[in-house]
Amino acid sequence: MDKQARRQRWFELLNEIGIIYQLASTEFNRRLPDGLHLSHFGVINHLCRLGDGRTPQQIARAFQVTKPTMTNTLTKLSAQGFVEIRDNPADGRSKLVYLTKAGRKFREKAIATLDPVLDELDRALKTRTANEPLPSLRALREYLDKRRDV
Amino acid sequence: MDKQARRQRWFELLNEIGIIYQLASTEFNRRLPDGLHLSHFGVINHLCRLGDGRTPQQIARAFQVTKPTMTNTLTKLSAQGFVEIRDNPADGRSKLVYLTKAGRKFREKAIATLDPVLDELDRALKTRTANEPLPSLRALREYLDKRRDV
DNA sequence: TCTATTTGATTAGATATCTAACGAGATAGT
DNA sequence: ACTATCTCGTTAGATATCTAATCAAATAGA
Repeated sequence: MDKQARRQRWFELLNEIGIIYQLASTEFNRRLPDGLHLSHFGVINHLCRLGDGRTPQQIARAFQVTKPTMTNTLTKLSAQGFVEIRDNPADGRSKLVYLTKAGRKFREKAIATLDPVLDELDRALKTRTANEPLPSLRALREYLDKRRDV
Repeated sequence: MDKQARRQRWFELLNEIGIIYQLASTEFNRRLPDGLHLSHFGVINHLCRLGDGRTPQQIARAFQVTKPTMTNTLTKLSAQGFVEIRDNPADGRSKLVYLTKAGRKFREKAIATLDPVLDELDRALKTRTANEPLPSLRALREYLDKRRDV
């Protein structure tokens, strides 16, 4: 395979990824309760799985979005009563984000609406379809992640 | 593997895809000339590879975005002189989108700035990383695509 | 033929995201 | 101890996207 063909392969890979992202996120957004977006679920899910009490900056970095974007997302989540934003006792500039009971309940509900889609995928496609790409995609993600810090 | 574990796998797959999309599109957007977005490049590239003279609706469907979104994108591209939007002689409601010379030139330039990233990926990661996931991702994309029309 | 429905593009208004710039607090160098 | 620089969150303004509604043209049914 020559240089041009290899470029073509990588482009195709990223292209497929873009299309799948577009289709899947549209579907997920449609299923989330009114006014709530995948980005909101993402933050709640993140805090629930990895533990809350993190700073907005840390969360922004985890999702690779800018600080103002995370300010916006957290403001919405706070207005909905899904998170509580407290001052960081260790640093006067900073805040700490905590999940509320309502926030955890929202996550459970959201997952309950997403599970049917995952089950459907599992019924429609071979399990191999889920397993096979994972190692490569992880490697790619890790590389892009590291690369960004440079 | 039980039901819950399989769900977990599918979720993880979509999660990796989301993160990679986020990282890659940010990188691509940064490299595109001022004021131009991946969505703009996408449309130009689409018209160049598959032929121009398509309707806005057709293009919108190809990218799975809404009609107003495509109206917006095409208006920007037209203002930049990258496409020409003519009336559709076969249907008075419709338009046809054509590439201009400047549009094709923009595509070449954009590709020239993206190629180094693809080359870098190819150097940093094994070729298998690009090839291995493709068949599964294509299957997944095709399924989601078909599913949407329902 | 005439009317009702469907379809293509647009407009209007909302929201999520971005970059640039700011103010307050932390940190480092002298 | 003081000042300069850096870091954190936010504000301001721009843009890309979405949904809902509108208008015009095409199509189907009586």
